[in-house]
Amino acid sequence: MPELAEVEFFRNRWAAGHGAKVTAVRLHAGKKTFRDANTARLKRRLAGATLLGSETAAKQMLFRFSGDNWLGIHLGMSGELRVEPPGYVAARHDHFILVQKKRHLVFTDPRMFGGVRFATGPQPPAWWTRIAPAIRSRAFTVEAVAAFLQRRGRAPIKAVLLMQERFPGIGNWMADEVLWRAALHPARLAGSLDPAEVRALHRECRFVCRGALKYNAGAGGPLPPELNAFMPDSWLFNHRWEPGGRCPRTKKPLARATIGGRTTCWSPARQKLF
DNA sequence: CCAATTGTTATTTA
DNA sequence: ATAAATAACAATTG
Repeated sequence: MPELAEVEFFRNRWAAGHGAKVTAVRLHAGKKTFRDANTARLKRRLAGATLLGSETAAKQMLFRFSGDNWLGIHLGMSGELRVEPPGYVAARHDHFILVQKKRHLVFTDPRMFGGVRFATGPQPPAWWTRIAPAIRSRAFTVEAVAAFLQRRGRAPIKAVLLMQERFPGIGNWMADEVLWRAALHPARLAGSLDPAEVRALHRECRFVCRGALKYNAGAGGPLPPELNAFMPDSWLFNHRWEPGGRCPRTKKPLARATIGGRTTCWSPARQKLF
């Protein structure tokens, strides 16, 4: 599920445990979830540590603990964070639990494309600090976008928008939303955009990130209802999964096809190839 | 049995 | 050698 806003939504759930000590860590080492973590060390160092705070960047989360301990979580395709009451017993697909006196912090992930990382030290680890500058930051400039599109000039713009090294946090639905707003056909080659189109793309990236966070947008499906209840019908988001869905602006039917290796939804009346 | 799924990475192809 | 396209990962649902 998780793109930018959903990651922030799930991080905020675990914020219930800020300021509280971890009394035990429950996990099954050897699961794919821990392919990038030293679980023995993680358990030893986090048991007894206090969860001090957390933040998100792109699709990743960082949890800071006392004693210079850092926990990273990526939700992959199907990951979620939950808070459960004391005494909770792990269910199927619950891979990682931080036990606190008043609550259990649970990471669940059926497909296990997500994962856990662990690091120690006075500063956040490199896998965190080298995440690309946020789309809403000042470092995300038109010039940087233009240069990146040139470098990836032979790839469809839809595929390029999914590249985290320049568009951190953008996922499948957000990429489609950006292209729809910028009136760009998803199969256009990245290098073919003129300067006005690049400016539109840059502007809509920022707009969609801001809106996604404001509305707490999720990808639909069996998700917490509070996640996507407030998306306005003026967004493509509310129409892209409906059979027979129509473009909110042209009222014409939407199209769907695999572009850049992913299911893509666009409005042919609004987004033209030539 | 078929196809689909919000992400990323390894492998293959051009 | 570089970059783009594809396969793979795992589990579930329709």
